[in-house]
Amino acid sequence: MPRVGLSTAQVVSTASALIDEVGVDKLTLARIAKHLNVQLPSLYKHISSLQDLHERLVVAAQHELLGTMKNAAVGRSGMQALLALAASAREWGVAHPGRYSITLAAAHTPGDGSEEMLEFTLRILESFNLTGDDAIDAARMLRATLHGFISLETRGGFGLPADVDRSFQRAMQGLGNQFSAWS
Amino acid sequence: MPRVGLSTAQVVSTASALIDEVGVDKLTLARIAKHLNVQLPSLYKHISSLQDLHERLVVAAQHELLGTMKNAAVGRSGMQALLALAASAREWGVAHPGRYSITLAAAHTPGDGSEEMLEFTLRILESFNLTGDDAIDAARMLRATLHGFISLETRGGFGLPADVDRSFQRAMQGLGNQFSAWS
DNA sequence: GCCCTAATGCTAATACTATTAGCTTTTAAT
DNA sequence: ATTAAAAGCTAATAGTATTAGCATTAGGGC
Repeated sequence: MPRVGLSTAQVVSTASALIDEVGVDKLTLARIAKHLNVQLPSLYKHISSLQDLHERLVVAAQHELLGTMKNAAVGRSGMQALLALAASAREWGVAHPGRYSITLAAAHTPGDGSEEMLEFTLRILESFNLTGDDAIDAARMLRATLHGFISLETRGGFGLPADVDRSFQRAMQGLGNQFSAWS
Repeated sequence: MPRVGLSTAQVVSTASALIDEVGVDKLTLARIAKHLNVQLPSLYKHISSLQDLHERLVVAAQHELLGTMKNAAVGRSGMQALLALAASAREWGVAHPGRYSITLAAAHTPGDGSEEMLEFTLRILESFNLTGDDAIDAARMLRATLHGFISLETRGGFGLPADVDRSFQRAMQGLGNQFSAWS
């Protein structure tokens, strides 16, 4: 039996691809194993349990999303940064609905990207001259609006197909205007 | 064996309670059956499958949430209606995290509450003098912000406990202000 | 080049899950 | 009272995650 040379990273990677295809609730070890041409129990040499795999998926997805947003925001500030980061997050979420759906992990697992996300968001808001409690309020509103929009879109919550792009653009523009005038 | 007098409504009801306690992913037919003092296969006399039960749970949760919001908005308009509906939705979501988490169903199942939700939202926005495409954009932004906020809160997305009430109030107030000045 | 060790992938077994079939008993309507 | 439908049961099946134990392979030190 020729050894295939598996690794934890490979298992996480194919699992990530699978949840985008079949949905996170239909991710099964058998499916992953078949994709990797391996027997199911062999996966346990690289992950300790399904929950372990889930946690790894969450952390990976969070960092992918965060990296995408940071990339989009580099070299920009204020409204330009906000619009760029928002568009990139939405684009990534739509392209990877399964991965996106797990970016809000319940428990703070080790390696969690939520603190980094908060720092990043606050940094962006600094360019709106927002600090302290004002910045926290703004960060929460930004994250809520962005996450809510992407969630609704990827889960088919927008019944009418009426120009979702325009609705998104308008929402983010409005958000930025508010931040600019945040007394 | 004394018959216990089960019904579909009872099964859905206890399942609803259970997903708030243990989480929707840990809802199991065995758990429901034990709660109802019944053997597991007996449930199939009232539901046709686990997926069937899930669809019923979604519809029930959607209507509970919608009813709560409508109740809060009755007799109010404009900003007052918005703040009341938003607060009631958040309160219900925090009190019923499992139920809330399924209110965004992927497929439009029969009896779905999403159309009714859209009509309700548009009615509220009429009192902001918003109609047509403007109203659709506003409805999407309202739903996104509200859903995003409740999702983040119920899933522990707000690391800092710094006065979430105030952040919410401020977000909703800002939303209403935008709707009032929506050119 | 060889040997030992650790890691890799396997088969087999276990305890859970949902689901179906078939039976018995109860309920309710005629 | 009789009958027919429905309710709940036990038993069986296929699929799930997980563990134990075995064989083989790969790599490092001599």
